[in-house]
Amino acid sequence: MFRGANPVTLDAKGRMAMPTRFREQIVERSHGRLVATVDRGDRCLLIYPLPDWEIIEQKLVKLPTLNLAARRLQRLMLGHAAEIELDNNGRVLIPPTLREYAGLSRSAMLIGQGGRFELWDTAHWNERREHWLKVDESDEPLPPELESLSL
Amino acid sequence: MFRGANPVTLDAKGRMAMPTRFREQIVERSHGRLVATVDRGDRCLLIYPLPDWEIIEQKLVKLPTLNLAARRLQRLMLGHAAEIELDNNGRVLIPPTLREYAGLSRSAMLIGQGGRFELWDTAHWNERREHWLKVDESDEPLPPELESLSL
DNA sequence: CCATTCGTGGGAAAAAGTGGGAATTCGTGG
DNA sequence: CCACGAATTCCCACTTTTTCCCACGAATGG
Repeated sequence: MFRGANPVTLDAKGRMAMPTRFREQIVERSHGRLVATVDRGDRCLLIYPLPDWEIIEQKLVKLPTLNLAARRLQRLMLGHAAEIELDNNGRVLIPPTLREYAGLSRSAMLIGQGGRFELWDTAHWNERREHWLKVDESDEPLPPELESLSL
Repeated sequence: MFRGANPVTLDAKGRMAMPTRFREQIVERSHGRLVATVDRGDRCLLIYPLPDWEIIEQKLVKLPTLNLAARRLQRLMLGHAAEIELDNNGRVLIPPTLREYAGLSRSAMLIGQGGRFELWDTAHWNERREHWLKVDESDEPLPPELESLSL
């Protein structure tokens, strides 16, 4: 399980050092092979261990070809998926296309989200976080499936 | 499985270098033989390994001749299908007719979509992508086959 | 305070992308 | 049917990008 918000830096070549505490787990699960793609909705990247991504991929390719919403999802997620691999120094190279999409500059946030990571530009992450806090402060009623959660 | 968004360039002769990571897979699957045709709906090209295209072709020719929508599909897809082949440098030549259809200039995007590729003019691709992101933001109800997807 | 680990940058070797020229084939017209 | 011109295909070589590796400096923990 990946947890926590980790500040990371992308160097001039677009390489990101994976925090050490995750490395062993990643190597064990997928020999260091990961897949990065875009998040529909927010301008951030999703990073999965390869085996977990492959399950998602199977679901995606099976969607009906003539359905427009399905096609959009395929083009966004499959269409942007890139296999990335831990190098000898425990870094991964984020391809330029994805870096641009998420507006990644030097300073980024790697967010553990259970089975996957999210990668955000730091400024963008802070901005969005403030936004979520505001929304929740405003006492909007929660949808029923959340109302009953016990945290 | 083909995935990812790959920036490619068409040279003055209309040749496109297939990104190396796909070449081995393509040679293995179809000896480097591909088929390009037009996408109904979007101004982009679809590129299939020959064996996979042949299956689609079979389905197309079997469609009822008197059905207008079927007839349209046949004329668009079959009518524009062109066999293209990897040359010694791993490039394919995109025929002028297809280049025009998709508005392909020098800068293009090759999008992996599982069993096939899509080839877009870069500007057009970016424009359409922004559009899809907007549509998805607007919280339209998703069709039932997507509602339950857990990604 | 020292030793070890981790993060970061940069350089060299290899591979991939790109352009252009020559040869061959195809189509056209005499 | 032959000759000419145009277009296509094949091949070679250059340039750029990518990948791999090493080394330095900072941070961490004993």
